Amino acid sequence: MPRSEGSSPGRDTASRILDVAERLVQTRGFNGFSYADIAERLHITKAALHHHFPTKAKLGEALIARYASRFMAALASVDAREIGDREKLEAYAHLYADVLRAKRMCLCGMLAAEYSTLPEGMRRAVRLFFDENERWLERVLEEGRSDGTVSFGGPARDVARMIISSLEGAMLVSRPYGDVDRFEATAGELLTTLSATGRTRRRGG
Amino acid sequence: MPRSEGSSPGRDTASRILDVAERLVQTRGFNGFSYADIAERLHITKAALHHHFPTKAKLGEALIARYASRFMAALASVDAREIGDREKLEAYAHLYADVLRAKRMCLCGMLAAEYSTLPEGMRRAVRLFFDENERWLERVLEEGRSDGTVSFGGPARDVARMIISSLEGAMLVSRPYGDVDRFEATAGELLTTLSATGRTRRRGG
DNA sequence: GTCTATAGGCAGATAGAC
DNA sequence: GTCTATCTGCCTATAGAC
Repeated sequence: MPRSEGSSPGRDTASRILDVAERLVQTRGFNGFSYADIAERLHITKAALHHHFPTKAKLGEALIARYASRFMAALASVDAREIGDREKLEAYAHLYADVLRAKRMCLCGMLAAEYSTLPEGMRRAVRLFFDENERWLERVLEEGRSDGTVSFGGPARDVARMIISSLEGAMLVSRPYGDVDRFEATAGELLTTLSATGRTRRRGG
Repeated sequence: MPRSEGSSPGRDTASRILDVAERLVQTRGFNGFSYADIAERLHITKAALHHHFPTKAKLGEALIARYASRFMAALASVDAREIGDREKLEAYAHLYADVLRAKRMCLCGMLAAEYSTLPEGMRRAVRLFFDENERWLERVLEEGRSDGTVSFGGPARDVARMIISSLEGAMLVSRPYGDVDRFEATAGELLTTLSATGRTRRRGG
């Protein structure tokens, strides 16, 4: 899961700013927090923030870049495990569940909602995040179809997009209920439909 | 589809305010617009707005109440048509597609993203919207399972939640790409998995 | 029901001392 | 790299005339 967190005193200021800003965007949205909010939590002044990130737009771009690179690193580490493609899809869903458990929305899902208010640099970065996710899923789906562990009809690209959409949507709708089980059930339904070695249903809630 | 739109001169001021505010929330978010934005578009002053909706929170509550009642009316009119349950699910997805075609996000999907910044009255109304959608879908799914036109495993409630999540997520992710086809493909994948009279795949994109 | 005027506060951002 | 001080502009909201 892409995180390190915590304003831990051993990290440099820029990183701690990104940690706090990331949490704020994921919980309140990019238009839902201010430099004053970050400054207060870190006990520094707004002017100091502007030294590290001259504009809010630059801060936003740095936020997405770090988030995306951590997320892709997490996907690479899923690939490194010697597991089947069906299990890789489950691991993918788990990444989302971990974010939700931290009471956060996916950073780029949140920014997708606010998309029309974002500066162009942030917009590009958001699209790139989804494109990279799509490519990873498409590859896993194709591989899974080849070796018979995953079953689906239609283009792998469309299924990849459906997986991203469903997981993003499940996070979105679960948050008002503060209910991770709601997300898990939805993710479970989704994965069940992709399971070739049928009916591996598991429900905890 | 729940809309009437357009600041048409024949409607009263409160309705025209709601029309404009609704579009702003659905495109920019509740934290992404101001009374000044509405006033400018309607050529009235901010003070006049406060006469109709004393606070932004009250405006927000009125917005959700109207949106939800229109949406439920649209669902009632789907029920009124003499069509099968599979077709009702398709009609449900079409409601979302219509919103997206107007280059908007679902009002309550947008507010779900901003949920933690909303006053309590708006929060309640957002949850109520999703609860009502869930109930309608659950009923259609149960009926469809009874008469064999819809097939799914697991509780109807979980499937209902997956449908809502997937459609909300598909809207969310499609908007950065300005691409309704992306939504249609995802919705198509979703409905295919629920189709009992198998393989009725249709793709235009 | 709409207006002018304005309050009081917070937004993002900058200048310049240390 | 952090501070104090400040700018300009926008925010939600109100008072009171017409």
